[in-house]
Amino acid sequence: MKQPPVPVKPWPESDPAVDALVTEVIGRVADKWTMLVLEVLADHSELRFTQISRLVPDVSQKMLTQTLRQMERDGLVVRTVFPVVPPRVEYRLTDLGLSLGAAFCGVWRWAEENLRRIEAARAEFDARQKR
Amino acid sequence: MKQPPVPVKPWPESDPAVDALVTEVIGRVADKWTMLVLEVLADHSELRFTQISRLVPDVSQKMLTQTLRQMERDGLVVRTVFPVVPPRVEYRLTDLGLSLGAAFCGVWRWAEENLRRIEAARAEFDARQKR
DNA sequence: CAGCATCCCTTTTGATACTG
DNA sequence: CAGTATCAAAAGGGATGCTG
Repeated sequence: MKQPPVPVKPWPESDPAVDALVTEVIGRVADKWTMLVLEVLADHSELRFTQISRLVPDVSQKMLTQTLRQMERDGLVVRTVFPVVPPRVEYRLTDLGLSLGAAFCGVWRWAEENLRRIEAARAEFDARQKR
Repeated sequence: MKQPPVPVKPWPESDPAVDALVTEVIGRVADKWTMLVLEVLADHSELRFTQISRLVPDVSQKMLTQTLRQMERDGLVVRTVFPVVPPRVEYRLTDLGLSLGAAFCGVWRWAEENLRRIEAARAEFDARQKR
């Protein structure tokens, strides 16, 4: 049984150049803060800076700024500055960002569904290490 | 239009304790090397240490070891040591790991499909920064 | 409010050498 | 082969002060 029952990768990508690019993109997008920011923006449609910082636990303003800039650069997010005082800046997902959110949907569901299994696996692993 | 056309998060999780755990799990799993190792293991069913290091570009042996240990601890991977010399160690996904691979499938497809869009967005962003 | 800049410390990562 | 150990470099992250 060489092949898993469900194909986990849609098509076996063989072009090394494309593969390298995909790897690079995955490396960028598969980031803790990126995913968490993506999640809250996917849920709320548009948010201000401080709202995001409240919704994403433990993110520093430095990392949040950095993450949002990166996402903006990658075309995942649009940043709208309202010329008012005090300043008002809103973030919302682009279509591209929305599609990434949809792609990550399965991962969030997986995480929720398998919390217990993971905790159990860790406990067992740690117990085995002690012996 | 508050809600995006496609629900990106399956159900609006409100329990703060569960949410924190999900966040923690996402933070662990949404890791560059974890995703890349997951991908090659999903493709090959079982692999030896050096095979993985060849298939995952630019991973150091230290990071690979660390990632594999983490994945083993989380119950995503089984590590089989054959008591021969030279040593032979094989890695394969568990059912849990396989299900995570299936969940990530959409992300890989997304990355492949949107390479160009991301590159274009970056180019445009960088050009705008210069002005 | 939404940041950028700076300083400073901690964590992560990478390169190298060594071992059962 | 499949690691572990070690050290140096880089990235991450907090705190504070300052702007438009």
